Amino acid sequence: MTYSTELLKGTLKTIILKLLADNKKMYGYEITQKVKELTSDKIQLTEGALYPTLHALEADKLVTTEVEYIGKRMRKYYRLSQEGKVKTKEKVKEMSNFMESMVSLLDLKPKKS
Amino acid sequence: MTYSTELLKGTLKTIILKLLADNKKMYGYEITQKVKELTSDKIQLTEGALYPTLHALEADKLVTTEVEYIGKRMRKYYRLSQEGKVKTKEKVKEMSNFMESMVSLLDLKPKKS
DNA sequence: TTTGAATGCATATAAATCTTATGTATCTTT
DNA sequence: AAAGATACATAAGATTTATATGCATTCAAA
Repeated sequence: MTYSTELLKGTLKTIILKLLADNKKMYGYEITQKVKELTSDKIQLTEGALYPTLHALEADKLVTTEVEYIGKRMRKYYRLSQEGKVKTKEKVKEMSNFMESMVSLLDLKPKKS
Repeated sequence: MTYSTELLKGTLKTIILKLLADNKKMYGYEITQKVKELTSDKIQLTEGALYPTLHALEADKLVTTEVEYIGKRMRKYYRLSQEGKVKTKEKVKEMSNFMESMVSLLDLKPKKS
């Protein structure tokens, strides 16, 4: 991870939920690659963080799963539940608000300034 | 705290350092109030988080302290060291970059859009 | 005048979250 | 044949913050 990793704390669930909202269904490895791609390699999800988080989302009924096999290799797809869709909107909104607060605190201006 | 508190994780040091960069010297209670003010009450630092963090910054030589008495009541002022000033710039920059990544991930547009 | 709220410091225990390390197995490319 | 990529998973530890608690002073309101 490029950033001191602490910054990611608290944002992982939101990131995953949002990706699922945009992509209908995704599997774990795919999520790690998508995050790399969307952040130009700056955020690299580790499996030790990803899988427990996915399992937690499932336990909370925010996602459902379907297992598929590509040859003999397993793929476990995750998909937002109805409840998950609602939660995603809340979380993204919350993150957005939080970032506004951070802009105020850190006196960060949009690039144009 | 208005946000699910997890979002603050990893940002506290940066916030404190930045406030000290802007205000020369501040004491703990003052910092909590300033954060409330700048975020319209949305972020409320708890003492259990604040004081250990300040002590850690001091242990890392990023801040120096001076004790002052207002009547009989103690005030412990914190001030950035030279090293702290450098570190602050790094941290703020890092946070700024991280937020750009989050914008990409969460597809957050500036308000004007 | 006394009582509660605000000011001001501090620490300990617990909870939450992520990293690091490890493990298993398959597939593809060189 | 070996290395790297794909694909899952968990355990142990580190880090960070919350919650709870404690002490003391000052000020405002009842």
